[in-house]
This record gives sequence, C-alpha cells and structure tokens, in this order.
Amino acid sequence: MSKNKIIFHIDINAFFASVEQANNPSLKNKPIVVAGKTKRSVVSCPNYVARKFGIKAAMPIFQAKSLCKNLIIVSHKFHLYEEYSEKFINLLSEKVSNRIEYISLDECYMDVTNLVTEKRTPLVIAQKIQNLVKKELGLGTSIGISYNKFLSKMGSDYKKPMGITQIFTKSDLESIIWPQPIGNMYFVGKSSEKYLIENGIKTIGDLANTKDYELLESIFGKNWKHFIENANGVGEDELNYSYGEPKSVSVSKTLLNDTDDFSEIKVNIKEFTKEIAERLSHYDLVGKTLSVYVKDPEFKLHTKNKTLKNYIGNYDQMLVIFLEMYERYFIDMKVRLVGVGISNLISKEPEICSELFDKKQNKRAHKKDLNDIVDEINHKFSRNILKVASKSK
DNA sequence: TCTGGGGTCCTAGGACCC
DNA sequence: TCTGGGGTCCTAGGACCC
Repeated sequence: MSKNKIIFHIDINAFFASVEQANNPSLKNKPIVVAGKTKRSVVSCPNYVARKFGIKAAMPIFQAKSLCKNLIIVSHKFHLYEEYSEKFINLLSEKVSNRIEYISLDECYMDVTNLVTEKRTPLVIAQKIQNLVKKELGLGTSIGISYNKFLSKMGSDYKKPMGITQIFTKSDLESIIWPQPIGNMYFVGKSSEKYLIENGIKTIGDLANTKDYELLESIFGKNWKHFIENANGVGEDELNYSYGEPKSVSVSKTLLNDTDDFSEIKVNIKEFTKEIAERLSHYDLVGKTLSVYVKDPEFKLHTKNKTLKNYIGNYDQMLVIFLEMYERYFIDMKVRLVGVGISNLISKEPEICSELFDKKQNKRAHKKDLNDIVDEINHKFSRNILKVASKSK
C-alpha cells in the first residue's frame, strides 16, 4: 500500500445555493433552494438552513414547500455558477497549486505532496485554502486529506460544512470510514446498497472484511476488486490533468403535462437540436450515433439509437433524423419527457489540425501521421489548459 | 399537486464477418 | 445428422455521479 502522496479533495458546500447567497446577501440565513419553477421541478440545491427542515437535493419542490412554509425558491443561474467555478479553480492554481484534477463545478482533487514541509503541514495548507475561498469568493469548503483519491473524497464528505478530515492511519480508516453505512460509500448507490444490505453487508467495514467475492462481482461487475480495495484504504493516487472533450451531448426536458401531441414534441426537438448543434460546434465535434428518448407517464425511459455511416453535426442533418426516429418509434405514445442526443463523437478536422498538416508539408496525411497529429493536439490542448488555469489575474 | 437534467460507464444480447 | 467460435459493432437498459 503506497502512502507517499498527500491528496486533497476540496468540495464547495451547497454550491448553487452558496453562490446565490454570495451574490445576494439578503438571502443569507433564510431557507432557500435553487430549483426550477414549474410544478414538476425538483430541488437542485438546498442551503443549510433549508436542510434543517429535512429538504434534500432531488426532492420535488411541492414536497420541499410542505416541509418549510417560508422557503425561498431561486431559479438557476448557470453562467454565474460557471463563473464562480472558474474563479475557484484559478484561485487555487494561483495561490496554492495547479496540480488540480477538475471533477465538476464545485469539486476537485489537489496533489499537495510537494508543498508539505515541517511547518506547512497538510492541515495548515487545508486551512489556508478554506480561508482563501471564504475571503475571496464567500464560499465555504470541506476538505478531505489522505494518501489516495477515494479516502480524500470520503473525508470531504465526512464533515460539512467547513470541515477538514484527515485519514492516514489504519485506525483513522477503522474509526472514520468503517462504521459508515454502506450507502455512504462513493459509487454505492441505491441499487447496490439494497443488495449489499440484503446480504449482510451493512457498513463499509463489513465490505472491507467480506470474503464473498462472488457476491461483489455480481453487484459491481468487472471492477469489483476496486470496491473492496477502497474499503480497505487502497486506491488510485494519480490525478488526471487532462480535460477531455465530451463523449456525448444531449438535451431533454420534462414537459409541463404528459402529451402525445407531435406538433408540441416537434417544437421541443427543434430547440434541443439547435442547442446540440451549438455545443458540438463549440467543441468542434461531430458524431454518428443519434439517440431519441422519452419517459412514459410511469417514469420508464425508452431509448432508440441509430448509428450512421457518416459523422454529422449540423442542425438540419440531425433534425431530420431525430424527427424521423421519433415518428417511427414514439408517435402515439403519451410522454412526460422527451430528449435527443448524439454520441460516438470525434473531432471535426479542426483548424489546429490543418496548421499541423501545413507544418509537415503534407496535405494528405496517412493514418499513422494522423495519430501523431492527434497526440500532438492533445498535448498542446492540455498544456494550454494548464496555462490558462495558472495565469488569470 | 405530484418526482430534473447532463453526463460516464457497464452489461447482455444480437447481427455480421471470417 | 450435423447448429463452432472469436472479434467487432450496435442497441437498449440501467447504475451512478453531480
């Protein structure tokens, strides 16, 4: 078991709600949730005042309201969250370290192995980060500290808000991680939780000490070993610094009322297709597998996929196929949600590519050359990201 | 009055090719 | 009378994450 590294997991507490409060101080100390405004909306993010009433993420809004009469509902401002997220990452890169693996808008890993000295302990660094993010952005953070990613992630979950949890020794593992219910474990969701409990595995400690490997494989599939290793404090400690492009793009919406009216569906699919075309062109991607999916009134999801011979990405091409697929498979169905998406994505010979072709004085690249070029682009891309992340003033 | 949306990864089964 | 087997791609569904 390698314990050479010091990995932080840094998590912004109640991110959407905290940004709203930082942006509008009159919301402080009041019960708020960030959520949609229709009758079918659910809570995206409750603040800590709202959580005291039992309100949780993903709870239907009508239910949240019944728990708290004075609940304030704030609509999403995604651009604002992206802005704060960027500031958060830039602040850390600039003032602490740019050895950061970005996970989502509100969380990241940081490898601080090389920053630690006699005086500058992991705890001192973590406190500095908390103070910095609080002072500069007005946001609270929880930080987990350990020698691998799994344990630091579990650590940041352990004490919220504004917690710091260190897990280094076997006795830390046994006192902090093992007593927790199995459902608290990262990547153990509702379904696995149910099967594990049925088979007598109620805590993470139970999982760490089970010998029933067949059961684990039947629940977790081919990666089952990672789960038992993680429970025993063994896990990945390499951060991933490359920021990949998306592997699929999709847009969906729950309708105000269930419908089988194709003209209404069509209006939605047109909007979604426009959005997808914009996102694809933003990343310079094209794809060849198109998906249309619906949720029926019983909440069951139905998906149809079609893989084309050629890659496409523009609005007109995609729209024709989406509509044709919808008409073929779902036309008379009552649906509560409709969505479309595209996957099997590749880069659309970007300009950067032709620039490299020219450099090689070779307009018709062979397959092998193409692979070299892709490597070069990836390399260039990740370097640029690091540069962007580390400058910003 | 009635349960979101955007992703990633995995699995099982089938088609097709050699 | 007899119905392989490996590889690859595709589809549909589902678990899980934030």
